[in-house]
Amino acid sequence: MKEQLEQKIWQAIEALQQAGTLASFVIPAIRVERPKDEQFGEYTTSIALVLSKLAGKNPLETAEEIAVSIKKQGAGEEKVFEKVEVVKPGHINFYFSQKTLSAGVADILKQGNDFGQSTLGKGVKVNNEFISANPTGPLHLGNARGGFYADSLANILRKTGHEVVNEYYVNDAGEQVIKLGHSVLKDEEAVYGGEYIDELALKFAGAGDAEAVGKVSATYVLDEMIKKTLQEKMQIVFDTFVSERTDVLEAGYTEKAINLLKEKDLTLEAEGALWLRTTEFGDDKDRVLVKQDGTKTYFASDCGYILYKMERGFTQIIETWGADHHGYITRFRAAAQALGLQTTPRFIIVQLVKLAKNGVEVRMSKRAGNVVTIDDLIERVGHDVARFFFLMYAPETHMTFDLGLAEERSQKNPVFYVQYAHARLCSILRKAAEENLSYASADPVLLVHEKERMLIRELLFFPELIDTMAQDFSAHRLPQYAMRLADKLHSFYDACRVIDADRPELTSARLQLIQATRIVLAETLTLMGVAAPEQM
RNA sequence: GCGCUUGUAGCUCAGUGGAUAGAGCAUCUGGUUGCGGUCCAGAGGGUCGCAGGUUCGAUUCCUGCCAAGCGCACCA
Repeated sequence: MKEQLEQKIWQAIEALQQAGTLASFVIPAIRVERPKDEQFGEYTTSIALVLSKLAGKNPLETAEEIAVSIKKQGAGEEKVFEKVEVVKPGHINFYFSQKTLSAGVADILKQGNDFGQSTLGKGVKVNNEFISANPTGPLHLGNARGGFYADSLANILRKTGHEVVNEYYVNDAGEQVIKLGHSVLKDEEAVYGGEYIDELALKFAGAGDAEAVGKVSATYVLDEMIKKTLQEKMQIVFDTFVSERTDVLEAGYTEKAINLLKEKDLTLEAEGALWLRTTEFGDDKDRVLVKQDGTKTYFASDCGYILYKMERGFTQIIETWGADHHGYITRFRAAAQALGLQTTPRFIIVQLVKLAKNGVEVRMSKRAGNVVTIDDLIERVGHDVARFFFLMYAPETHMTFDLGLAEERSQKNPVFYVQYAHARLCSILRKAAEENLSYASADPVLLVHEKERMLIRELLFFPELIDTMAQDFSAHRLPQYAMRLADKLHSFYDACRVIDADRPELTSARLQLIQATRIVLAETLTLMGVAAPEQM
């Protein structure tokens, strides 16, 4: 609807130019937006202000001319907008017609859960790599934030027609596995500590040397700790776990990548090591692929891993990394470019998470009994709350997780506020069913109350929201939308009685609205990975 | 020292080259014992870190500075 409007405005300006009303100039990009304030209608554009200089006349006049031209265009056909209004400095505001609103409700009922789907990502094969924490210990809160965010993003991308592979890269080949072995053996080279190390020691301390112990421990950590947390606690489904050791190194990808880079003459030998000339791609120094002692670096593995991604035919690569790894981006990009990756990888850098309760930072310490792991946090606040909270904020903010609010089991907690709205919708529909009220053939044109209008227009913005999120990876808009939708619903509910025996036709129309709202709210929650309860 | 990220209401955070900068929590007021009141309506609260610049217009873009977080390995 937004694109169509932008198109219309463009045509209107062009028509004015042809008529000689406006000077001829190259028409700039037209941006239609949702106004800040509801009183300004459903859409607004400040194009007349932008044009005032090009057109050489005052913006208000230009706006008026554009508005008239648009109205002329729409003459005869069924009107999408009942009002096109020009205001103060030169804004043009558009208001949905009743027909648009009621047709929208009917459309939602017809499409059901498919409402909001698009073909934006048709033919795009996405490699969505996230978490990828080393198999040396349990997942922590930073992993939770990135994990939930990327998982929801995958849902959004799928809804917009992308083919998405959720991928976890397991660094099971490097030094850290041996360090884990030492830690389990509790010798002088131990680096990791904590309860889980004691648990591993009981099981594997007798498995051999540090390397052997490390190997079995890492396997156990991945299979029994990380994967269990992912599946049972976080409810994240990974399509594939790529092992650095078996899928990349042993499968020969690292070797292949190194050879390819040599062929391309992008490497150099110096100080007894083999380097990739990443400086050619914007890095401030070259990076080592093969060390003096002949072993390959982690960076070499990554080159192999990138090659492995390339061979699987992905046309878009998304990397969700913790902020503590952001320094590695330049190198990763350089490697991708050097290897000839067609698409530019997109990075979502997730800042670390702080915990606070009642405004006081909670220092994460196991001794104090504070939460540290994802398992702990989810046990404490529940899966839905954890997801909602981590999803609520843009990844680049240095967020503070509000434990006090998260633990609150009331309407103060936005998660319950939203879920309650869904339960309430279901409750009304249950009651309608009990009373054998059929609303299949109702006429949504009867929905003329101001609160109804506010609710419907919110529903109709859903498809645009989905596309926007898919384009700029802003999954954090999902919880915000859910809160706003719940808000509009409650407000409507308070003002309008749905089931009213004296007005059967209005009842039917409102039941349709209830059903439409339930569909959109449930879909929003589903995209977030949060439960949409029928009762609470 | 260099790099990345952040700085918006008391707190946690949205948002934007244009119309009076928004939400949740907290505070205060009013409504509502009703299709589930886990509700609704409203109020107060802001120099959008600071200083310049670009622009008809900057909280938004650019530069500098200040503050916070995180990085700066032939570790992974």
